[in-house]
Amino acid sequence: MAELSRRRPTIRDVARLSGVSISTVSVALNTPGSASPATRERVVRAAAELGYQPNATARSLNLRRAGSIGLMVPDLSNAYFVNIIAGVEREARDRGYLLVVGATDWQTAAEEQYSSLLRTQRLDGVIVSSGSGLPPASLLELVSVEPVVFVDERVAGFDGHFVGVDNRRAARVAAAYLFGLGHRRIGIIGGPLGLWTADQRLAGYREAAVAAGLDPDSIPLVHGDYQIASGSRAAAQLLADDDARPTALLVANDMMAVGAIAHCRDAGLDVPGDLGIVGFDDIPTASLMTPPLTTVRQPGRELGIAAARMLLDLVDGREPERSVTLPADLVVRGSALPPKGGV
Amino acid sequence: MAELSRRRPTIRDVARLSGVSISTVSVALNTPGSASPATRERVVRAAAELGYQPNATARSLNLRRAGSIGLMVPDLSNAYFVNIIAGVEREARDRGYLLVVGATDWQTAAEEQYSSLLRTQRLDGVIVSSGSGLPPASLLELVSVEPVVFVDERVAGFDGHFVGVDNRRAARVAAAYLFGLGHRRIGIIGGPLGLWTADQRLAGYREAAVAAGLDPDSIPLVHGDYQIASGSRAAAQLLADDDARPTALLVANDMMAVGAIAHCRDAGLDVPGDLGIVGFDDIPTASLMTPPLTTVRQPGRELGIAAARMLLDLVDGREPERSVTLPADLVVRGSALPPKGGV
DNA sequence: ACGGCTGATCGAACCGGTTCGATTCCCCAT
DNA sequence: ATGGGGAATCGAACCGGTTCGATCAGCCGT
Repeated sequence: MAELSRRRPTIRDVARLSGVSISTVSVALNTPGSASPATRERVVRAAAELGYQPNATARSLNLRRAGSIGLMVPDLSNAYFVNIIAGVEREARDRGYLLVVGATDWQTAAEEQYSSLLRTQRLDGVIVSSGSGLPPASLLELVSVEPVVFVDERVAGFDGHFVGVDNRRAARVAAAYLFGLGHRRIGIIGGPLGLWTADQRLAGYREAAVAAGLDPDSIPLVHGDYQIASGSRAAAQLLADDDARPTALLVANDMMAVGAIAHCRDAGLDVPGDLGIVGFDDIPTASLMTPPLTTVRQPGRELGIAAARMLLDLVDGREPERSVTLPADLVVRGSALPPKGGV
Repeated sequence: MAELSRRRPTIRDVARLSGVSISTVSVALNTPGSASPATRERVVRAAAELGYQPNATARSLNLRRAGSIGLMVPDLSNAYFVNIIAGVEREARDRGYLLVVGATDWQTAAEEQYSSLLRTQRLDGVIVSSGSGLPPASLLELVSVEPVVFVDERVAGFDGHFVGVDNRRAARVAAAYLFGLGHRRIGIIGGPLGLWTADQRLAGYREAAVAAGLDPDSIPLVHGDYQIASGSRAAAQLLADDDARPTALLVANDMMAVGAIAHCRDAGLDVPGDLGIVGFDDIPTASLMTPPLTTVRQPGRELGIAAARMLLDLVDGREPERSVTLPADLVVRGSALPPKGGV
C-alpha cells in the first residue's frame, strides 16, 4: 500500500547508509573475502535494510553480457517445438540466463525482425529453428561475430553450429518399416519444399523405396507446410483416386499426420485398417491418439538442452562441437499394420 | 569471414566519422526534424557505413525501461498455456517488447526464482499464471510498485490485475449439459486443491448438481494435478467400483481428460459409449481426438493478448481495467452422449 | 550597424553499476 | 626509529547512450 513511488535504492544509497564508498560496496557485495569482515557486515546490513537489489541493466552495460539468450521457433502450435523450448528454457535457467522466445509463424520477415535484436546487444546469443529455410540476411551477417546455434532445421548452404537428428536415416527406417509390413502402394506427405528437414526426410523415404525395389519417382507425393490443415488437404489429394489408393502414408511430421488422420475419420476411412500412417517427431500426444501414432521420435527436449548448452558454451568463450546429432528412432505403435490383402 | 573480433561501433565512432558531437548524433538519429537536414544526412550515412546499431542496454539504463516483459506459466506441456504464450508473444512483439518466458513446473520455488528477476529491473513487468496458488512472497512485495498481471489463475486472497474467464459459470454450464443429457451418476476429476480455478470449477459443477436435484456431496470426487498422468489415475479410481460406476466424468481440464480417455481405452471402456467425458480448456488437439472432446473452450490466445495489453498499458502508465473476463463456452463434440440406459 | 531572436550544435551531467590504479594505514622486520 | 609490504578503502574512469542548459552563428527588423 505505502511507498508506492519511492525510488529504488541504488548502490549509492547503500554506500551512504553504511558510510563507505561506492566501490567498497560493490567489492564487499561481489568479491567475497576482499573486504574486511566488519565492512562487509555493515554493507550487507545496509543493503538488506534498504532492500537493495543491484540494477541488472547497469551491470550488463559494463560487463557486456545481457544475461539472456533468444530462441526463435516457427510455430508454437506444434508441440515438438514447444518441447525444444522447454529444453532450452530449462538449461538456460540452470545456467542463470533468461530466455526470450520468439515465434516466427514460418515467416522470414519475423525471423528478420527478431534477428536484428541481436545486433542491439540485448541478447548474448540466439538459437534458431528456422521456418523458412532461408537464412535471414541480418542473421547471417552476424553469425561470424555473434553466437548462433541452429536447432532442428538446417539453413540452406550454411554450416554453422547445429543440433539435430539424422533425418535421412530416420526417415529411411520409417519407410523401410512400412515396406517391411508389406505395403507397396504408399503415398508421401512431404514437408515444405526447400526446408532441409523436408528434403532429408524425403530423400530417406526414397532410399528405402529403392531398397524395396520400387521406383521412387512413381510414389505419389504432396507437399504440405508442416501444419495440421495441410495434412488434411494432402491426404485428401493422395486418397482421391479410389482405384489406386495407397495402403499407407509416410507423413513428414506429426502435425500433418494428425491432419491426415482427421481427414480419414471424416472420410470414413479406418486408420490403420484401411490406411497405415507413419509420422515424424513424436509429439507428446502421439501416443494418446486413436490409434496411437507410429512415428519417428525426435528428442525435442534433449535437442533444446543440447542447443542451449552449445550456445552457452559459445557465449562463455568455450569452443563446443560444431555439430551435435542426437538419435531419432522409430517408435512402433498402432497407426500402421500390414496391408489388408495380406503380405 | 573477416572482422571477427572488431569492436562494435558506438555512437562515438559515428560522431567521429561524421564530424559532429555525440549529442548531435543522438539527436539526429532519434529526434526527427531537430537536426539540420545536412547533418542528419551525414550522420545517417556514417551510421550506415559503420553498421552502427545503438546499444539497447545503454539506452535502457537511462530510459529506465527494459523493453521486455516476463511471462510465467506452470507447464509447457499443456497446450492451453502455450496458447496463452502465443497471444502474449504476439501482442508484446507488436508493441515492441521482447518476451521472456519462464516455466515454473507447478513449483512455488521456480515462481519465486523468476519473481526476483523483476526486482533486478530487467523486466518492465510480468504476467503470471500461477501454478501453486500461492503468491510468491517476493512477487507480492512488488505488486504495489511494479506492474504485474495475473492470467488464468487467480492468486489466493489477492486482487491485483487479472485476466481470465468465469470458471464457475462455465463449469456449471458443462455440468448442466451432462445432467441435461440424462446422466445421474457422474464423477468429478478436480484440479489441485487450493487453486482458484479448481475451486471455481468444482463450485460450478456442484451448483449444477444441486440444480439437477442431486446432493453434491454424494458425487465421487478425485483431485488431480492438471497433468495427464493424474487424469489416468483419477479415472482409474473413479471407475474402480463396477457396480456404481459413473456414466460420465466432469474433468477440470483437458490434459486430465486426455489421461482419463487413455485410461478408458486401456481398460476397454468405450468413450462415449460406456462413459461420457467433458473437459475444460479446449486445447487445440481436443477437436482432433477420438472421440472429439466435448469441453469448455477457454480462449487462450485471446487471454494472452488481453493480459499483455493490460500489462503494457500499466507499463506505459495508463490505467487499464482492473479485471477482464473473457467468455468461456461449452463446445459440444463427441465425447459425451446420453447414458446407455436412455434418459 | 547593431541588438535580439531563433535554430543548430556542443559539452557535461547522468543512468547505476564495475574496475583499476592510487592512497592510506598498520604491522613487522631490520 | 624507520622503511617496506600488504590489506582495506577510495576516487575516478568507464560502459554507451540521453538530455538539458549553454554557446554560437546567422538573420531579422529598426
